[in-house]
Amino acid sequence: MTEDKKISMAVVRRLPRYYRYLGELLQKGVGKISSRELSEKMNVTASQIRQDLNNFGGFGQQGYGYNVEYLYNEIGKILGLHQNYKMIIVGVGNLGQAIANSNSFSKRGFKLVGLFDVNPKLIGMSIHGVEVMDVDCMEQFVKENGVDIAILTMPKTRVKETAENLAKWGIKGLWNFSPVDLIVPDTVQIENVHLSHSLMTLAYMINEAEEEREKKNKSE
Amino acid sequence: MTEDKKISMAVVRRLPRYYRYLGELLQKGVGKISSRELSEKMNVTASQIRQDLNNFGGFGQQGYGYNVEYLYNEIGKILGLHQNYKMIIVGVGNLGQAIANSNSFSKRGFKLVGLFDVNPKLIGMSIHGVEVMDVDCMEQFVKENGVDIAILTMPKTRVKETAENLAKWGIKGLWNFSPVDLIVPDTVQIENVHLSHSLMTLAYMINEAEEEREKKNKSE
DNA sequence: TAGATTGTTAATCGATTAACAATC
DNA sequence: TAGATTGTTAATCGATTAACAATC
Repeated sequence: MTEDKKISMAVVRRLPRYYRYLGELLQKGVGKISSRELSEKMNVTASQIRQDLNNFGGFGQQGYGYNVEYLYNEIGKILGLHQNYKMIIVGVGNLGQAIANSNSFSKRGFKLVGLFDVNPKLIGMSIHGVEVMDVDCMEQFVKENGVDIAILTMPKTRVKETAENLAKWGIKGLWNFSPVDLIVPDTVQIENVHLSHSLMTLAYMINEAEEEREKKNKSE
Repeated sequence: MTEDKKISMAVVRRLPRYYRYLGELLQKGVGKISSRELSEKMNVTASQIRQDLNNFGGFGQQGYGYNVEYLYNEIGKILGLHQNYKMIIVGVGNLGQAIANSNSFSKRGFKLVGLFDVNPKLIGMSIHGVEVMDVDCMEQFVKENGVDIAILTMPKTRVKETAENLAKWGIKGLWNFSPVDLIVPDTVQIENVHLSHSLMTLAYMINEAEEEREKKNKSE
């Protein structure tokens, strides 16, 4: 019956950043921190930090601040990093390989268990001890191994169909790198990484800044 | 004296998505579209589309809608895609190579002109006709070639220093893939791609959805 | 002209910031 | 106890949605 208010994604997307900063503090041996100190480091308001955290409960102590290690772990729990996730990569091109080779994810419970591609030249290869398999074997593999997350780094032409299949086979999350908006049942969560959007935004910012400078010069 | 109101990043970050959808319509040969039709395709409100576009001017016609090709081109201009950008990649590991090999950027005026690494094994190699050079040559290269954008795909230990140097050498934009928040003069624009944040957010959503389902089951 | 749809103003909603009482 | 800082409510700000007059 605990009627908890829905937490906004704006808040959720700030948590990993808090987590990163707290992790760094922890490594430096910092034991406690106040919302004000953290806000100065992170360039946000102390008020926002306190509001954000209090969505999930009171992690601090009045007059003292927050225990770094405790808060770090609690945010980790909120983000679901205390659990393990079995991941597969679908599409072992450059980007797929780049992600497969990045070991920073496995550190946090994201375990790569399979790689899939259509290219016979890649099938049978091994990256970081994980085998590249034929996509035709994917259904069986996903079902037998209880794969949680599929990383979609394949050509966009086949993404839609693949996503729909993976949803049917019980996948819980899709990390989509294709410039496509996927529609799946609400049993499947989607996180898009649209690199081209990101680059276009940078282009906008560059132009905007330049115009701003020109205008300023003119007015002088 | 045209006192133009500052456009929020929330709006700007929606533009690439409009641009993508309009590009697809254009390819399909669709000539015109109303804000309502587009809103249904994109799953946003028609009101938002009209508001967003009117930040930059009136691109439509009452009683008719928007000319797809015209609007596509106008958004392209707003995003700065009519210009060309010289880009370098700093750090030619897996991710750097993946981006270097992606030809989708060059199509839109983002031209890769140089690759840089510290690894002697990579230096001298060529990817897509672009040579991998020693980072020691980067200052000269950036200054002589008027490089606009640097893509930072290097280990995070050296990112801070590199970003500061690139800022000094006149770079206009940094596309940062390191889990680091960079501080640079306001002549340099930064766009961060924090893949680990993205994956953590997905983990949160998976857990959240699962809890939601459990709660629902219990209450039945 | 009648119908459609924009551009734009007004209303609503949500997110951020400020303030301060509670409390360590 | 006095000082510090949280947790939380209230005020502000900004973004989204609704409504409709303008106009093609």
